[in-house]
Amino acid sequence: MHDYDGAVTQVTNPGAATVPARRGRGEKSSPTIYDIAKLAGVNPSTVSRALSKPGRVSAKTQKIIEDAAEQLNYRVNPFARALPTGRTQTIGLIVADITNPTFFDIIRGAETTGSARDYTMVLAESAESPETELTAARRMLSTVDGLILASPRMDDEQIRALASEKPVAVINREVDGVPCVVPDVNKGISQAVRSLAANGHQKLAYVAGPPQSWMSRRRWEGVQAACDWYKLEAVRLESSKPTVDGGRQVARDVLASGATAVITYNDLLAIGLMQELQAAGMRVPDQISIVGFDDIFGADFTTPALTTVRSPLGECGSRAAALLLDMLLGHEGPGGVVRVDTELVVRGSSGRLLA
Amino acid sequence: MHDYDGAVTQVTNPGAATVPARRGRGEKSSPTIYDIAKLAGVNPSTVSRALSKPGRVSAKTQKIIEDAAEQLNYRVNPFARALPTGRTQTIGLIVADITNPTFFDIIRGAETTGSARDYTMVLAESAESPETELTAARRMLSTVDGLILASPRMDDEQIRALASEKPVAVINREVDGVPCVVPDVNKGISQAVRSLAANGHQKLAYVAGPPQSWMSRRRWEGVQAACDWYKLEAVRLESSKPTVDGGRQVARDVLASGATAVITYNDLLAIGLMQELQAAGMRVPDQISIVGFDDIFGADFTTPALTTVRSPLGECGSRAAALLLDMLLGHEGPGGVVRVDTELVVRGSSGRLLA
DNA sequence: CAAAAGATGGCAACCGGTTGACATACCGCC
DNA sequence: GGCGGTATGTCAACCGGTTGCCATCTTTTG
Repeated sequence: MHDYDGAVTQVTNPGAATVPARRGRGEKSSPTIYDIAKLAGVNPSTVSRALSKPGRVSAKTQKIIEDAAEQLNYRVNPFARALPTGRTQTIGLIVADITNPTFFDIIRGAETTGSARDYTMVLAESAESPETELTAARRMLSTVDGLILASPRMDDEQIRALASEKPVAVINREVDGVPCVVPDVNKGISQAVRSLAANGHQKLAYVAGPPQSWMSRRRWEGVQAACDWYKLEAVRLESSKPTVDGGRQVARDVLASGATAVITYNDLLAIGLMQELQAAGMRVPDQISIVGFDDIFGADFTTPALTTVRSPLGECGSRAAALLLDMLLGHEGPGGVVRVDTELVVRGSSGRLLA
Repeated sequence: MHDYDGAVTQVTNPGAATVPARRGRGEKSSPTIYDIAKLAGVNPSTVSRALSKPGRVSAKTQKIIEDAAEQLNYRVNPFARALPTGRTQTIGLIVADITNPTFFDIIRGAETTGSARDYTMVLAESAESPETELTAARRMLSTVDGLILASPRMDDEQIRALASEKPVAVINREVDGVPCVVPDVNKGISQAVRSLAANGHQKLAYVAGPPQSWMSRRRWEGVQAACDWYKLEAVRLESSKPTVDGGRQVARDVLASGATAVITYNDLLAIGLMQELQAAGMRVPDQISIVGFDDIFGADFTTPALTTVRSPLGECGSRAAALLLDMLLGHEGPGGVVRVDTELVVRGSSGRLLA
């Protein structure tokens, strides 16, 4: 990790510099290892080794070359390096929907740990479509060292196919044979259902997410299991789309279901649902409790603030990136599943049922 | 930043993942123009021309080559192309803060128009620091065809220096000689101040953003001008940081100022401020009106929903990308300023003053 | 002190496209 | 038929690193 420009106070006019301006267009092109080699009086290949294969050259030569590199303000040309090696110092991240705040934290987590290790992140969006996703993934695959798929919509086979070409890490879904980072929903769901049961609720509705969503199914299973245990009746409702708007639309189904507590696939649905129910005169949480999922940005903006099962999304992004980078460095991960804990964040939207 | 405390359970290891086959020597590597050349019975350079210089080869040969390429499922190696040409089909985007939802629409706008024209986007964050920003910009510069700076914190000179090396577009700030996309705040501010004046307010506070923020200054100027016109008294307050938390912290200053209406540098500040004021027993908007800026995701989650001056951020991102791509195609943009309209979105947080 | 082992640097062949220079092939035209 | 001109394809030299192989030089060891 070279940091050549400390506090740069670029002032003087360009051209005063002693840098020999060669190169066709008269532009000052950046120095190459050949320039360094000339300056240091060694062979270019030695420069290459000094700069990328620690220990391969003697300490003395190493020093000379590093000084020369410093002096010329050298930085490797990523393309020239990528060409023979395939290494690009770049990881790709594909998310289902850039505007969905669920992914904000994931993106940031991945970007942060990526750039901490000097990897650049490239971002693409699948717009919730398996086909777009696959296309984006394929297009990326040739230009990145590894790929992170957040909540992928492709099927397992396609993911494994990708993973057989380049290292892949998956977030929010389990795929056999591919390293995954998955929030373990059971803990958070248990807490949520227990809390609801303790507050007098007896019938609970789960508002599901997109049918292709592995995580939505998983959450439903968790809800069922917990309801079983705590002796609540659970019903499942479908949403048209996992957004605020979808939440509003599902409000009448919720009312019709007779449930007094609702757990939604994500916070957006919960927020939309709450808005619509309140607009219809329902009091939250006195008449109905609402629990979301993920604890996204804005979940505490609502009145009452949203009770939600928090998934540490930033950590998911971050760990997925770390997993990937470890694989790239050869620390072959076992391809297992990393589970991160979820927990209930109790705010105002859930509570005692005042029947 | 993120710390992974022990709340992590590493579990299952489903079927030992088979290590991806290293791209060995005889392995199925992707086809090259040489493969196409052999198949089509022509010289590699002819293939190169057929694929990138339309019209340079005869229609007949063109067809043969395209068919061969199709048959082999050929795709260019971006690095091999980038090496001699410098063209990378990639644009960089640097934002001040990835977690700030303001930027999400920008990111999305840029990504969408970028990928529509077959450009990949790479993303970096400056963490609101001019130095980090410059470093990131420099690092990116060598690997992208052009750069978009969203709300840059560097000074004008540095930006112009970057712009002299590669095409640069700026969002949310005007820099002489560099193409910029800037929401024209005056319209929205006028509407806001007029509306506040009409509702009986006489003293207005502006909560400023980061000192380096060009846009914050601009908004303050706009507020001053509008207050002048509508005969309101305007005071300026400083915030510690442009976040929800910063908004909470500035609440006491707001109260102390005696203003009955507040316009904040951005929505996050407005939301935090409103939360804190409400917690202190103030009624919004009966006792104090609050107007934010940007209309970010979640601005309508609050109770009352936030009145805000909407900047079309997605459009900003999109237009900046378009500007950049046009420059890359040689349509030399005049380096002027593109202004997009802002408008007041009236929701519940502003209204008549019930003194 | 000689031989074997190890460390170090140089040479040159790539990686996969791009492109200027040049040789033909092809065309129309006098 | 010969000539100039253009269309088309080929050759070869890059772009800037990486790396296998080999020649030396140094060190260790018997």
